[in-house]
Amino acid sequence: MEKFLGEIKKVLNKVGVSGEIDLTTPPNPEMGDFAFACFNIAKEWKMSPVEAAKTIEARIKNYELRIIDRVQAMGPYVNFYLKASELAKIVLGEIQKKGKKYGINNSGKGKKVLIEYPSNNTHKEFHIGHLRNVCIGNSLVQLYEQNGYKVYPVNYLNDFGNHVAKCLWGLIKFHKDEKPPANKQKWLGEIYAEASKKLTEPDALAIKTPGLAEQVGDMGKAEDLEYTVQKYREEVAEIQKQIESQDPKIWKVFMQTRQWSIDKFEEIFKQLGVEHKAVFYEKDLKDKGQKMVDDLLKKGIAQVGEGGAIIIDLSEYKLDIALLRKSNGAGLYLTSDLPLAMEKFKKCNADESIVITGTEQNFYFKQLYKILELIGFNKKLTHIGYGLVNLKEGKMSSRLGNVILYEDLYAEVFAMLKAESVERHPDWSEKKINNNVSVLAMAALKFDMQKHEAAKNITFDAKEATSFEGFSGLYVLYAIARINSILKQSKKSKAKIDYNLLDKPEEKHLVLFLAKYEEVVKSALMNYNPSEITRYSFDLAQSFNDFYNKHSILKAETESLVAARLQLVGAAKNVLENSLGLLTIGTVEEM
RNA sequence: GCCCCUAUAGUUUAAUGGAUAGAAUGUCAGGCUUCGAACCUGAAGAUGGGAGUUCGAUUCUCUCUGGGGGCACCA
Repeated sequence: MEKFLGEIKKVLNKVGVSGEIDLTTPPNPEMGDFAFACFNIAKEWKMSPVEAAKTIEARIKNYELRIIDRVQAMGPYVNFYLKASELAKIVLGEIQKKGKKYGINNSGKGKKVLIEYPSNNTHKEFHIGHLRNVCIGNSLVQLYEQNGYKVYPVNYLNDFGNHVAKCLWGLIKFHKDEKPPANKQKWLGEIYAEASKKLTEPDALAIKTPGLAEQVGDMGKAEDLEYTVQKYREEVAEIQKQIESQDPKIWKVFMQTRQWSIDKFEEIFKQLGVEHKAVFYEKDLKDKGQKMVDDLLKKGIAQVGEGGAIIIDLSEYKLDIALLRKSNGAGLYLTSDLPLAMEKFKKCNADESIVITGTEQNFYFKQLYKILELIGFNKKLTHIGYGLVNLKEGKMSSRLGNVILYEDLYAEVFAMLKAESVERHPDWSEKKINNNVSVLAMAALKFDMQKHEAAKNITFDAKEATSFEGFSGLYVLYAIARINSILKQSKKSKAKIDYNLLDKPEEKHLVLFLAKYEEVVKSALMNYNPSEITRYSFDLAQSFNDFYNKHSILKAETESLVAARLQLVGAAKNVLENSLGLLTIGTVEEM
């Protein structure tokens, strides 16, 4: 693609256009492949944009042009039409030569980057919001890695916070004698949700429980309720203290439940294709963090605030006040995040550290990075916030009991696709169906999670995510399966490819699209936005389907045309697979 | 109350300040004796209100309205 743009820019330079040249794509292919807008040059030349366009057109006619078929002024634009044969020859040749490496570059050679994700909590559920985090993280890892960076994917498990104390409190108080079910991690998540509910404000409780609604009006009863919540909270605080001091009363059950969570997460990560180079645990960082807080206090960067809590005043940077330590001495997220930043670089020496979390933590990360800056930590730190996964009914909330767990969604999608597959392929073995469907289900989910810009909230619609028509991973996989089928039925031809034969509009459009891939990869990396790849792979599949429906490949008029078209669809398959590869989506031979 | 993000067809969404605002889905009308119909073709359908900057604004600025998030003992 750069080759063509460079060629056009060179020509424009020759006819007197200097400086930065921006080329755009005309709104429709009949108007050319690339366009140069003449508004700025017109000002420079002191004529109207229409006149400038005409002048450029007239001047270009004097030059010999290699890849440009013709040039035409249209209003204030100069439109360039590329030679379809030259285009096809260069693009398809390059794809054939580079194969799996087509589209990527070496921009990251020698550079190292840490990517931390999904940094979830033990003792909690793994829901589809976490799934989105993993999908975005996976794709960023691929984007960096394939472009030559040395990548260290790492995880930070929050196994030591207040949520653990809540969960263990719920476990001990209400489920002590129960036998854990098979899915222990999910069970802990449920207990955590239940415990959170019991610890909420009394009026919130009353709204949830109709029977209590009347009691709120009764002052005496409401006070009782408040007393209970107060008592519950004290018990949780006590448990948290026990955990932090490694009290043998709680340590065994803490370590055991923690391990249940970790085991399950690892199972999920394996299924999703996540490979962490290192995992950090809050448990191991808390003490270091507390020492850092002491140090900050000594240096006068931090201060003692209300009730004896340790704070740091960032209001001169418009970042309010950050809390480093609770008044009862217990740590918070921030307490452990300070040493985490350093430990990460100690373990994996990198030039940049990227952390992926929900956008609700944007402000928190600004505070964290400012504090690290104040203590002289000068590594490049980047926070990528991804939008919430909401449901059609509203926000996911464990308290309201409308959280969609990743495992449940996967099972549902798998079952649906399996039913469809069995119907389509009655001759396939159970094993073949299962293998195939597991790839399809993963493709559908990963694609769906990356359809929209990472920073934007998405509304998850189970019906749409499981319909698999249109803008979906299965659409792309289906295009690939079609190409596979064609390639399988084709005969090997030794004829030299005649690129002049690929002159139909759909063919040229497809080739142009294939050429665009390099730009898309670059842009997705620059914007930390895998959804650009997702959209591209769909558009490319669509471009192929359009061509496929209008022109026959195996039954084309001549043998050399068959060969040329096979080359074209082979290239399309190659690029489709490459783009899905960046999204860590696998493909199937047939479906 | 203060701060940040956001507003595009019925719905989910795309568009470095540039040409006729691009898709998907849903609706309606069509297409398999033809390389795989999980596909394709066609139709109707959108920039929240107001002001400003500009030759030109979905894009930049201000304002109003609506939505989301954050703001010291949550993570």
